[in-house]
Amino acid sequence: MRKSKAETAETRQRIVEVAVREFRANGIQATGVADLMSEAGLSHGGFYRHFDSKDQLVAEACEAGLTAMIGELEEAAKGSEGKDGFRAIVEAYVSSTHRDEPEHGCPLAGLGSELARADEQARAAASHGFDELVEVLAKRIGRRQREAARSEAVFALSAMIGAITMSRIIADPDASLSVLQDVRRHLEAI
Amino acid sequence: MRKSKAETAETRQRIVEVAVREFRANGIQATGVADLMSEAGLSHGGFYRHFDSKDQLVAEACEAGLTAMIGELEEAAKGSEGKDGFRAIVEAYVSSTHRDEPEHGCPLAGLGSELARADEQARAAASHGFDELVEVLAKRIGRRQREAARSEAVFALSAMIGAITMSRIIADPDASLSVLQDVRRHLEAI
DNA sequence: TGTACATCAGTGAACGCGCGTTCACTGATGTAC
DNA sequence: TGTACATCAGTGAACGCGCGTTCACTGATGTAC
Repeated sequence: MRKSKAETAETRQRIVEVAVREFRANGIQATGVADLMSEAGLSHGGFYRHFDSKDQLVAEACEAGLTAMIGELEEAAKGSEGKDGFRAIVEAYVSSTHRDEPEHGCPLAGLGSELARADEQARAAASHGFDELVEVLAKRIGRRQREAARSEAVFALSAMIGAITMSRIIADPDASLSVLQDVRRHLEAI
Repeated sequence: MRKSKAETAETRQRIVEVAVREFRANGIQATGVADLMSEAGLSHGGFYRHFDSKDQLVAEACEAGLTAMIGELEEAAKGSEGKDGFRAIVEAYVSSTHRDEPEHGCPLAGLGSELARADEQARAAASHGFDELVEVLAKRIGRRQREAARSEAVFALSAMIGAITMSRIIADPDASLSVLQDVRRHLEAI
């Protein structure tokens, strides 16, 4: 049953893709290795041909999810310069669409408190992704000092992550939407 | 072995207290009913004399944790009027002490992404606590319009929750502290 | 106020279940000659 | 280029373990008379 190198690489990638989706949708702890493998069309035993542990996959999925997020936000800002790009990113991130589709959303918002207790590698991937997201925002904030722009971006991103997290906790549709609108309005006024 | 009504009430309260601490320290899913009971000095079988399910305890612990948080922030603001009270609360919340002691910290920051997937009661408790925290902040924001103050408080609290969550994920001490400082500075400039 | 009985807090074993991980095995792929 | 053998991706059963929950039981507390 040995597969070719190309097939092996495809399988590995498929497992990571499934993991990115399932972890964000249901949480890390609630998603079992067997769930992921069956979602990828495989039996669970083969998992350890590709990964040393579930923790390793968590770290890779975290990195992949953040890379995808960065791409989507860059895409949302495309065509808009400076401040307008910043606003476009805020509108894309702090949106009810993002809130309602955690499986395609930001891992920092979807897995935040679980990542705070994750192992070194997963936290390193999350930290690196955070830095890159800060940069994506900072370069669209018109500040003379680069550090001032980054600082403002850290503030904005913290509010964005907190807003999505809270909007998912709040069951009442009006109250949940209010949080998104309030945070969006204040960020766009920066 | 039946206990008196007073003892029964004390036991129940002790279980909730242990739960508030352990859930915030280790997460909801990672904390077992047996862990909690043994931490409270009991065997696990007796749990269901006090609660219908673990979910019910999660909701009660969430409520208790948020009530405690509100008390601590009011305490931090005591003696400071208006804006100064707001700043005192921000300094207490967005602090390395809060970051390093999740077991005594805000459930929204410590359990955010887990609460987003929790059941109706837990999310209702979290939502209510969020509202109260917003009010704690809003009444210290000098705005003519009550709604404008609340909106600003929602924004501030989102940033505070996001900041503590991220500062716990980031392992590098300097980078972690930077997030807290950046968010604190921008909130105090509001 | 005293007695008889019902209630129920807490114990500890057991339930069924799912978890992450390991393992013997299969057979197609990769490699060395 | 062809052949012989080593490698290893994937399977499916099994490992040990811990989970939330249930249950029969004990004996002190609460209650009804």
